[in-house]
Amino acid sequence: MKPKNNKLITLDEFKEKNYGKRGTKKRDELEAGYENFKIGVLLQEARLQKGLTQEELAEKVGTTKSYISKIENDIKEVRISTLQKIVELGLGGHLDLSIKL
Amino acid sequence: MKPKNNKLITLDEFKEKNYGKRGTKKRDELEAGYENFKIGVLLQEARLQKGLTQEELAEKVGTTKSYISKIENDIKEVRISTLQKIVELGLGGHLDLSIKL
DNA sequence: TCAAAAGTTTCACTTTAGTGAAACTTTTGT
DNA sequence: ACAAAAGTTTCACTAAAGTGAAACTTTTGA
Repeated sequence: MKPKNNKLITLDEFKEKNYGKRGTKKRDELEAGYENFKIGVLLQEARLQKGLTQEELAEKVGTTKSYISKIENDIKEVRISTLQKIVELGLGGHLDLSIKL
Repeated sequence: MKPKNNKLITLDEFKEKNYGKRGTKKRDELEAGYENFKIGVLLQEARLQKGLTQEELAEKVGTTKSYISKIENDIKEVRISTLQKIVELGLGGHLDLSIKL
């Protein structure tokens, strides 16, 4: 079957959903930590571009669909090696990482 | 004082030091996992460019010099948020991350 | 409308990054 | 040569990522 037509929520929608409205303490505290969300969206975009379901991707990487789901949606941290594994083994792509001073 | 004039070892030197000569089982098994090394080198280059000691960097980030040393040299994994913290708080730079399909 | 496929959530467990103090080694500058 | 600063290593602990099974919810396609 095809992947579900998941609408990618925006960063603002995500923040409000998870951290509350702007100006609240919780929201402000966590404002800086949205990088994980961006990674999740990035991964989801890439997966859909490839026309893969979470389960298909999971199998290629050697994990389960529940873990893929968590990465795409949750606030959880991802290790660089994990991200790399998903991108390379699962999506046949390449993860780029650089420091700009 | 100034940072030590650490010579950055090459990827090949690193691999041989940590995993043994090419062709051995251990070396082959871990061949793919050198991304951490590259990150360490990247960070060290950036730190030296800024003329900071490990201790100075550590203080800015809110950690200790022993941890900085580990990241620059060890095989250990680094979380993306940790890397980001070091780059932004410590080096005043920006961490770029992208997926190429 | 409704079964099957896709995606999410919960729970419980294992592994490992993150952490600091302290002892140690290496480099620097005089 | 040698003291002080820079960097490394070890040890031990804590918090959080990694993991899978299974129950659950949502979407798809006929």
